[in-house]
Amino acid sequence: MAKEKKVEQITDMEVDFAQWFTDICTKAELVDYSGVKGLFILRPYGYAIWENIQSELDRRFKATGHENVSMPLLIPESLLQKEKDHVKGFAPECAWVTMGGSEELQERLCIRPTSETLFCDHWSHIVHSWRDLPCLYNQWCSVLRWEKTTRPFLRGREFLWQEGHTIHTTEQEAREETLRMLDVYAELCESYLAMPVIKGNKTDKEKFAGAVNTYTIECMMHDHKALQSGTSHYFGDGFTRAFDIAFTDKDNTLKYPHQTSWGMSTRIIGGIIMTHGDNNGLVLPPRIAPVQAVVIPIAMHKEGVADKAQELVARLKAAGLRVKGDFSDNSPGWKFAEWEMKGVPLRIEIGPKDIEAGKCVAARRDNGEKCDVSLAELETRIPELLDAVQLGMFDKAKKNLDEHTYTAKTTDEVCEALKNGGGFVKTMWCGDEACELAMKDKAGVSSRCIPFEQQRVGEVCPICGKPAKEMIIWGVAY
RNA sequence: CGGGGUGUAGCGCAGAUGGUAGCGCGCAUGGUUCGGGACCAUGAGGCCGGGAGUUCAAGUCUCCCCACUCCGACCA
Repeated sequence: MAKEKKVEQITDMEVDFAQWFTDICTKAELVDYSGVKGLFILRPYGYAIWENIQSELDRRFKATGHENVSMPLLIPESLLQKEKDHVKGFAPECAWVTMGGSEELQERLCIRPTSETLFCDHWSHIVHSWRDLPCLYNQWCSVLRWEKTTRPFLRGREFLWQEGHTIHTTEQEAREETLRMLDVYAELCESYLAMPVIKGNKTDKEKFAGAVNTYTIECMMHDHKALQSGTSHYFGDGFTRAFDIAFTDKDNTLKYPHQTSWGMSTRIIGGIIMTHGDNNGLVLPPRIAPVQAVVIPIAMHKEGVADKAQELVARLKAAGLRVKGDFSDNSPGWKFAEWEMKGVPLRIEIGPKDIEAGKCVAARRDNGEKCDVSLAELETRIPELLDAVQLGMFDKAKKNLDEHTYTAKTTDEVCEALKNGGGFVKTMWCGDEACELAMKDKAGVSSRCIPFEQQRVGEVCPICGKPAKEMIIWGVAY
């Protein structure tokens, strides 16, 4: 009789969700702790997931006309000071370099928490004419923010990300860019990471320091909390004026370009874990899994088994899949549990009985289903199964999102809806920040976004009772 | 930065009233195994988070640090 729980090392998520998360991060060999709080080591398996996300995103950035650059690590304090809202937002969590060798620096240097100011300073040197625009830049780097409490992937002091920065001749063009890049994130999340998203606008309270508009994609985790999975900002010309990035337009007048920035970080890996993982470990969407299928020989010492398993690995590799064979001397059961913990989407078992029957056994990580696959059809059936896993994972996540999204007309209804297990609540909203704060007070939720897809779920703001402007989504956020 | 928890072998832990460290797993070697975390034998592995103090003697008692972790406030 099969045991219900196969991996002893991982705490059940029902028992302690945070511990479950941390267990997966370490037991699946994604991260290790370093000697400095909030600075994590991405181990090869964890980094490989990031590399796959990175290559998918990079491909899309380039397809939409962007170029990669590399900006300095350090920002002179005077540069950071130039845009007042921006400094106010980031100053509390900046780390500073004050010494060079044994000399104290005449101006202290901030280790970049984000690079808007660096890009703007650079553009002020190189942009003179409408012919120089747009500048469509992106950089892959890490940034540093001195967070108080830290967790692997979800909140590090240093984290890897990409930051796109663009400037355009007109507001319209910049606004289109902002939404275009939000769509890139949304498409990656849904099609590759199997994470359904809600696209929307952040309230003024929640928007990025210095931005005119902040757009977001919000995802729901297993514990029904929200994870902001990507953001895209429209800045207007606030920074470009502050940094004096003036250009001469076609009509020979001096103008300031309109700016955007957008980012996605390794936090998304935390999102993948908390969207798809289960009590046996990580579950990775096939499209970004470093190993899409693992071949496990059964009774490896028996004549021909190891060779046959090697042959399967070679055939699947030749078919373009990311495949690994586990020929270690661990027992098959050990290997099953190990690769489950690491979230490999498909396990392929091949033993003496299979070889005799001209087949192998494929087991899906997402739902545990096993099926026989004829060796003759290997190259067509395995990719089909991977597609099925990918879709199955999305549907499961979508179901979680739908089943824990409620609508409410009063604050009491909001509290009632969140009573067992939390989730997202849609209400109308007057647009007043005071009501946003009051909701946090009364129901313990913050605004996640004002969704692009609006519904009329009432007529008045549930807090103040005044006529409502729009629908907003509330939730507890990571 | 406020509150809680934890630091002893790689990991998980045990070490009464102080006497110079032990168990399980893992690791190494050899052998038997192999369709859901196999077993036997042998072996390696320790500045007991750090620093002061008390004492003939500190993993153990007293102070002070530090790190990790969880819950709040702030953020991707």
